[in-house]
Amino acid sequence: MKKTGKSPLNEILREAGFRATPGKIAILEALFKADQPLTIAEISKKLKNNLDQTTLYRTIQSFVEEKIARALNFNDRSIRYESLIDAPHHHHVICKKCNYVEDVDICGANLEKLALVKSKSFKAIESHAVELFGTCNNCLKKN
Amino acid sequence: MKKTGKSPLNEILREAGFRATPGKIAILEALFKADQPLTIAEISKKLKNNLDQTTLYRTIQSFVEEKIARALNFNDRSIRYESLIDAPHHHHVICKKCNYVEDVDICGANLEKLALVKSKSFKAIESHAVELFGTCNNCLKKN
DNA sequence: CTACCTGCAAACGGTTTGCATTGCC
DNA sequence: GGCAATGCAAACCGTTTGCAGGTAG
Repeated sequence: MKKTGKSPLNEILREAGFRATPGKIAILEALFKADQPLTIAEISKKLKNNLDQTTLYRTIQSFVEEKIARALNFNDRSIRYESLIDAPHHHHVICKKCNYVEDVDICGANLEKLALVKSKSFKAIESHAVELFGTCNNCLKKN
Repeated sequence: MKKTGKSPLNEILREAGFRATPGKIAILEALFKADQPLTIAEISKKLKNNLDQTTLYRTIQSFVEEKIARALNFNDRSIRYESLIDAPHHHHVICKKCNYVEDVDICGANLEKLALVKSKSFKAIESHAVELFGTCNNCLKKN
């Protein structure tokens, strides 16, 4: 699924099989502009609660299905979503104190090969997720 | 039947500050014997639903707090728990079809160093999680 | 014009809380 | 005997479903 770096959001929506409604554009824009993955509640807040919760849930779900967004969770209960538009493969560093998330351009692909050697039950490994946990500089200062 | 490298389960419970009640022993045993991380529902089933759900939730939570178990989630909605007793550092390969989980003895620690170089907002990274996704040999056969 | 999208209300299900009772140490 | 642990019932809250009306293409 390739996206040019320049298609406006409504075009991206149509390519993904959606109608470019104000609601869908607003949600996609919120995800796209966000500097880190957002929860449903955070998206809702960014849209000033102008959008019905139901619509939000349904839209996000359809975005994930059509792979213009993806769901993430960092070992807490909340699910976060990030835009996949113009998003190269990357992983995340998460602050244990404040939950700040930074994208990092590192890749654990060689771990896939390593795991194939060690694994008894898998001869096919197709993808991987890596999350790193630490304390962000802001929180380090506060202590 | 697995054996702990040191104390029996009731001793481990007491060391962690708990009373060695039948319920707690049963839950810890279920986690310890399981060959893969379990959801609350799966634990409940293994205990033949003899244990109140409330107790189960509260107990698991206390286990996680006292670090004799840990919570995991593999990008779906369900949270899974695994025993930390005699558990060396490891990661997981998850089958995308059937959710089978295998532990793999690989480590992404060097990714932490790599991320420290690339990151703008972190000078401290303390831990990491790696999940690999593939198709298990059983599911490969079925196709 | 029609199929998709939206909003409202209600249902749903996993999880949590309050409280009285039980039982480990 | 004291305090943690348990079970039950009810509350809680994020999420989903059904349906009627609205809107993009």
